[in-house]
Amino acid sequence: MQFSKSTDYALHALLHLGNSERCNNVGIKELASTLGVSESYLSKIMSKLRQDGLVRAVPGVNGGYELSRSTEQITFLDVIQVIEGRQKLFECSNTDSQQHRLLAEEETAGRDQERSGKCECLVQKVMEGAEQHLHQYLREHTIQSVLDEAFKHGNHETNKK
Amino acid sequence: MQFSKSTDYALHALLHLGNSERCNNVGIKELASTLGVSESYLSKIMSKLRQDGLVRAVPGVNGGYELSRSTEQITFLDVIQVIEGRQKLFECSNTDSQQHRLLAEEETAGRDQERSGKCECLVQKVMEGAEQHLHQYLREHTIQSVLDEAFKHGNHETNKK
DNA sequence: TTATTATGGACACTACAGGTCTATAATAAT
DNA sequence: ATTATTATAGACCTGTAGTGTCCATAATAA
Repeated sequence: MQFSKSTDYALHALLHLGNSERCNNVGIKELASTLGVSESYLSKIMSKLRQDGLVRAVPGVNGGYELSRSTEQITFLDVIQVIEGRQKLFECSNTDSQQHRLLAEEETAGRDQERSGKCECLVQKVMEGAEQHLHQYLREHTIQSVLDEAFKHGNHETNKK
Repeated sequence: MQFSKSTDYALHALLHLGNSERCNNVGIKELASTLGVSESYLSKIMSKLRQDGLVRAVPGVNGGYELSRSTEQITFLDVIQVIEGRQKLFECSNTDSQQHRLLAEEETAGRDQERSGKCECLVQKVMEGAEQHLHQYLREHTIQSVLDEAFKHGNHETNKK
């Protein structure tokens, strides 16, 4: 259970864009060399970020990528969900087993049965709680918050050239 | 990014053991049929749980598995770490890239340099925070807490026979 | 001694992460 | 218009981890 390298690259790429001068898009060459990763692979990741609306891209001479929202509006959760997908952290298999008949909440068979169509396992319930906590934390951390932290510690090297 | 099926099976198996009569170990046959999974695969998982000290196993006639601690002392985190391993949720690659020289905390190069040998990236820092939060939540939920919840909802079917 | 049960190793299959390469499309500069 | 540049999409490859089966062996109780 680990986040993929792609998530790593995506986060660092967005940080680089966020740290760059506004209205000055940066190409895949610069991005790749800064992160220490191949252009071909990184461009795959950037495409994904574009498809989900986190960055804009313009081809052609002096083209490149730029953030499509402000750095405060791009959370860690956004980035992670784009790269890792939005499936649940945990899903029971064998939901028709004897275990699940025991552990599923009985009241869903009661009057508010139609509220949630599926009969939820208590294990699943705990894990969904975990996921919600995790998401909340990741929503509270943005590209900007990391940049703030970096500047606070005295790394004042912006990318102006 | 998902927990494996093995973790699913392990959690449900331990719940079954926890719900069973004390001092009465249950065999792989019963366990597997209750969970709706093959005996061969489940036994692999049970072995892992045994190696890490969560259950005891006795071979031979009327053998089987039993919890080696009380249900309050087995947390979700315990189970997950046995099955998924104990690697970090996130680890930066290319820690020698230009990005990391920018994002690593400068003060670690200061007087307390030897406190933590490695120069930590701020992205990594955020993700470790996330992991800590997740772990804390998972530590607060135990086999017993799920059983309590189940009984509260009126599933009073214990496994006495 | 025997039947039963867990254990460990070998093996197979599949999916996916990680990565490269090439052809194509879009854009700006000339 | 042409050309150089840059992003995009697709095909393709590789290794590894998850999921699972099967069999031989060891340990134990009856």
